[in-house]
Amino acid sequence: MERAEAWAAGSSPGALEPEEPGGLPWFHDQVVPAGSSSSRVIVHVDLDCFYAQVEMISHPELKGKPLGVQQKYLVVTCNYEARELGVKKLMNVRDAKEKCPQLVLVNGEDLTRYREMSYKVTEMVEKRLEQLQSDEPSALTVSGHVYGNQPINLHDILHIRLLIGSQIAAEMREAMYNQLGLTGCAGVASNKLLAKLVSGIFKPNQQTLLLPESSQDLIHSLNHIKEMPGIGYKTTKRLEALGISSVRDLQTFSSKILEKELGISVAQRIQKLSFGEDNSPVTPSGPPQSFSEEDSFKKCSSEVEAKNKIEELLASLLNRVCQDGRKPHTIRLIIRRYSSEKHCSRESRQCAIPSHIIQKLGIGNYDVMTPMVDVLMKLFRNMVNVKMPFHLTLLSVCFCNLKALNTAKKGTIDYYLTPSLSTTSRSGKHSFKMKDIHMED
DNA sequence: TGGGGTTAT
DNA sequence: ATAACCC
Repeated sequence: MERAEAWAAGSSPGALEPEEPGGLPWFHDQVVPAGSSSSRVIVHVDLDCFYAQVEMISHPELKGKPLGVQQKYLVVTCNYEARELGVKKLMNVRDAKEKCPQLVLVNGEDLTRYREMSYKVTEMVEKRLEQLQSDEPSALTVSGHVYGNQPINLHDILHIRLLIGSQIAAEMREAMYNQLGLTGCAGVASNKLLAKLVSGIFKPNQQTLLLPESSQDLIHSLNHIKEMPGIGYKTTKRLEALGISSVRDLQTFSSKILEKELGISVAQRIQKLSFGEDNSPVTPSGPPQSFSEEDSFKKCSSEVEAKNKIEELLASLLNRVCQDGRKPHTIRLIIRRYSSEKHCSRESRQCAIPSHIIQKLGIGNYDVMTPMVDVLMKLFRNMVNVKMPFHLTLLSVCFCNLKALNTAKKGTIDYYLTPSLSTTSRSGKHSFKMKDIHMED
């Protein structure tokens, strides 16, 4: 559910990339020079029930009590006191109250404060990372647990590097607690998959190091392929139809047939995952590529009703985009129609935002509302035949195709000097990157 | 199942 | 524009 996560990757010390222009600092992962065969040390940090932690920081009187965060009729996450009393993530409010009558619920539909805390975590991790370069060497002692209690071989350079990773993870968690009051788990391993899997071995607020020799034990400790990150709902169903349910089933299944069934890309990727192999890079997530606001409800069946809801969503979005500083060039409207089926999919329509509206975006926000709503209602009528009865259960507005602040025109010097407008100006130059913090749940 | 996000096709 | 993935 919700949590923030951070990845650090390194193979050799590298210089830090300067910040993005005009925004918060964002992390990037290390780019390994072509041809070098270096192994990686990945630190995966996983905050415990992030929303619930933020609520307990905002309302200290809630500490120690079983606390759930509610969105509509769901308890989307809860603190560990509540978990001990049987509350699960994404549990129905009714079921949760039944299991745990003392459960305290706070509404978590407005993500603003979670988002703010997430930004603080991002900034903190970045500062910590800069400082790391000048840190004193420390004793060669592992921090936290070692998966399977495997002994560390101090003559093995891979062990040593992972061990240092465990110290970095501990420092990160310490800093997060001291500066922001947040606790979390960490996993240290040689790739993202393994680091993520091992981070959950000792919970809450502990960390675990995985040595390469134990990686097969770790992946075979999964009871089902659906527990493998990267294998989601749909893929699990298709694999089950092929008789594949355990990690070993997937390892030993014919590659040829798997490729025919799932396509070469998915097949090869997930079969590698089943062996604990994952060469996917730590990707710079950078500032968000889109902003959206959504609301779900039992029923919306008139155009006026829809317009009111869209206006609300848009107003919040305009505030957020204004704070971000960049300007969206595309707007999208998403709906979910009522259906009795389980997996009701969404439909969307998008269009370019007219340039005269984009220009007004930074300054007066109310001039922008009316023309923007007009655009959105055109998209709405494109999807929904308003002359016929309809029943919607969700509306969402999304701003995307965000471009950096200025209005540089093609052919001008300014155009070529604006990083986001020219094509690949930044690739390959940075030597140290990190995935940013992102919110979940 | 909420209220978000990302990448691939 | 949709479909898959993540939480």
